Amino acid sequence: MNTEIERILLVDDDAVYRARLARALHGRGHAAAEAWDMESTAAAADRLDPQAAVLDLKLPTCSGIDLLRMLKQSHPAARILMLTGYGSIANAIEAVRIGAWDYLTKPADVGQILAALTTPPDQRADSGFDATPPSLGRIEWEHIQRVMADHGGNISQAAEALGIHRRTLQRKLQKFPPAN
Amino acid sequence: MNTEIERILLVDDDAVYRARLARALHGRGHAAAEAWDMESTAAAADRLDPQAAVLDLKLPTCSGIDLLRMLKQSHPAARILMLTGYGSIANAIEAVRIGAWDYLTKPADVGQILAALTTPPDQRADSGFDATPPSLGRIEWEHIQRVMADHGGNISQAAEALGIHRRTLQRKLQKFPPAN
DNA sequence: GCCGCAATGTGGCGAATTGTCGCAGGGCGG
DNA sequence: CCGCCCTGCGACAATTCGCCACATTGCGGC
Repeated sequence: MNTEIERILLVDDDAVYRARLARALHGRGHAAAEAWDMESTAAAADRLDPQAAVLDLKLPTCSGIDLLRMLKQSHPAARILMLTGYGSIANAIEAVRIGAWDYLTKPADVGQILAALTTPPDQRADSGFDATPPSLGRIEWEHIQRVMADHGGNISQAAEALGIHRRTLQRKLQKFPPAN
Repeated sequence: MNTEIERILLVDDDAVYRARLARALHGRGHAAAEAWDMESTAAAADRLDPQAAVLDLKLPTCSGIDLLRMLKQSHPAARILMLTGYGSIANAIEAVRIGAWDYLTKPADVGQILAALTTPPDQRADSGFDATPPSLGRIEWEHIQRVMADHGGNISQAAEALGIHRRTLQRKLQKFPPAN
């Protein structure tokens, strides 16, 4: 039951990603507004009166945390979902403490985002805890994916950020996502 | 100012780690009680009436989340700090939502733990966001440390859990923590 | 169009890392 | 004393990595 979430506010500095999300949300019957900084977010929030928002934590001009505070004040009832490149636990905790609905790491697809927004977090909690220790290869793969996403898929930049040679990154990317 | 936290409850299944923490806390003028499961936690909490607690999330007989709920009910004012091997963001969020004070990943030293307990999280928040993408080597090293801690320092088991050869883990461990 | 620029795909090669086997030594319970 | 498990370490082949080089492609400016 898709509760009553219709109007969603998207805030991300990556116009491409934003637009892709917006299109996907439209396709699923949601109305989406886009924003990229403090001002446009405030304006869009006023206009749309959203029931939910998706905020990128790292924006060029301001912090997603600031936006979260602002939105929490102007639209206390809105479910605000935080998005970030490399999720750090400290960030996630701070966001939730301020009042974020939930917290996801990029790359997050529309399905994940909608699922996170529409179902109460405590129910969704698989309560699968520490359980399985991820393999080394898995950790590496996930981190590579995050950094890649964060650099817009630019291999050269990502390689430099990761501290490895571009050629090596290319070779790593050709391999498969490690099973576990 | 070390606020008014004096009596701290430690819950962890690893007796050695627990004892080490307890000693360190005593040395800093705190009173510590130890527990390792639901019953002993309830008993110790009754006896000590702690102002703070440190809970391991992964216990053999029960979940730290359950303990968190219990303690939150019996001692609502206590600051409860969650500890875990490989911190997953989902777990952290759930814990904080239930009422945990903060959330740290093992291996956490006494300094970190006390700092987390004595200073309000939102102040401590360096508001350092995504900022720097950790290097690949760094990620690997941190994950190795966690898995090692989780397996009680057993190289053979850790290597298997990590999906690498024991010999390789040995060699990796001889290297230094990557600069970044 | 043409040029420079940055990014990508690919090949090759020496250096470094990893997988694997083996062996010796150190606790520990029977 | 004897297995059993974990550990440290040597050796060697297989693999991977770092690095250079070159061709190609897309893009913006002249």
